[in-house]
Amino acid sequence: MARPRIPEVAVRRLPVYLRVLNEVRAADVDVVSSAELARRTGFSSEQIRKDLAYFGAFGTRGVGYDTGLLSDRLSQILGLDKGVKVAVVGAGNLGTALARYNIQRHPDVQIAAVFDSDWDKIGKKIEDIEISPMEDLREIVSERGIKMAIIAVPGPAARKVAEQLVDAGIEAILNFSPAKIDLDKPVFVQNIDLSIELQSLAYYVSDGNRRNRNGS
Amino acid sequence: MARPRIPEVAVRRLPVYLRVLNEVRAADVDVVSSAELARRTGFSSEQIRKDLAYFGAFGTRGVGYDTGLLSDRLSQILGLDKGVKVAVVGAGNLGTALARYNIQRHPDVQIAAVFDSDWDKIGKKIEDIEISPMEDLREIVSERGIKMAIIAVPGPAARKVAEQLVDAGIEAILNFSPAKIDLDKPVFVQNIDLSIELQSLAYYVSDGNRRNRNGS
DNA sequence: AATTGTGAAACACTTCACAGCC
DNA sequence: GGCTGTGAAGTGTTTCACAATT
Repeated sequence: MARPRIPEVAVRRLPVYLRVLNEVRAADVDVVSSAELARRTGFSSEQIRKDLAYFGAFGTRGVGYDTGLLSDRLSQILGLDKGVKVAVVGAGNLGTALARYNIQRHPDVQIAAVFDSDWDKIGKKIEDIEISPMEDLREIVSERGIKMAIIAVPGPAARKVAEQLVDAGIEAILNFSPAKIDLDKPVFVQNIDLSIELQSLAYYVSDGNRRNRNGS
Repeated sequence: MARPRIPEVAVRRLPVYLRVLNEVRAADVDVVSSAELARRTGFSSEQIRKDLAYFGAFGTRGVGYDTGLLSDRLSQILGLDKGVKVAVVGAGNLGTALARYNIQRHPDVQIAAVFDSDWDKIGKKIEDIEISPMEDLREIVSERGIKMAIIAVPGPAARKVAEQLVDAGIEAILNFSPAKIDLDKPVFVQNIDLSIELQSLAYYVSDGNRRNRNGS
């Protein structure tokens, strides 16, 4: 029982398992092996078994994993079973796209508020969510019990936004701004920097003389 | 000289160094130590030195790194010095946002084409780039010398799009669709799955009884 | 004196291989 | 017989610590 510390990489794979489990369940298959999950996720079966074992023994030896049971347990582990509310800060191109994108796809992670500092945008709607002013952030986050946030504002504004979010009770942030956010407050920050993704991708484009591609 | 194989994680840090170097350079500082880079990037100074050493000895002992020189070298290593062209496939919310986002920010990674399969969108413009039909993908990619692509289409369409891209000569893909893409062709794929990011983020939201947060 | 570049040690994560259980 | 759960081995990445260099 006394669990080992769980690698962040393992946590990041859980939603992938969850998605596949739900696909499998939708096909009325109620038991699945780690080998089958491996085939459908691209991860190795050992890794899947090890990841799941961090959280408990959910399988049956000789049989496999009950899809319904495992899917429910993973939802619980991730905290998705009760529904999670997210605030989006920044209603520019990216913030709007992220809000729309998620509203359409995931009822278990619900966009519960959108904020912007630009008064021209305030009061307008993204799907059916009204854009609120930053001044109301604390109140709305607290009132609606929002615990996660997406930062989609320009770099220079990001740090201040992060502070406001944490002060309002946000515990986990998905940061799309290029600014590194390290407050000495207890908040989990996951950074996704699109410029950096694109720039590092460029490394893998051959151009003849620049480099010797890894091993091959 | 005979270089060790370079970890992907190290490559992904290079653009961060590049950004900070350019900030430092903009402030007319022309030498910077690994300790200072560490302070400004959040990575450790040893890691920075090791990352840079994978590609050569760019520093001067007792002094530090010449900002201009190192910035130029990193641009070359990443292949950004000549400008890199990217195609965006999928002109929905996300594709449009990504195209706009990048056009505004990064002249060194240039959005050179946008594709969609919806004839209602074709011919319309995102900033000053016309949306082209999928049918023209191969020709345009080849003509304009585009080597990288962003996939921003729904999951089910992603695999076919990826195949078309690779056939057209694309060597590196940033995939925002939930589909895993593994063609047995020589292409580098970086996946960013926003649903998965949000769902795994939820794990780090405490809710009292669900779990014991890692070590602390 | 200061700071890089780098082997060696430590740590983290993945894969192997098989005992345990259905 | 088949498949999970898991210690042990292997691999990859980070940190340490210091010799080399200016």
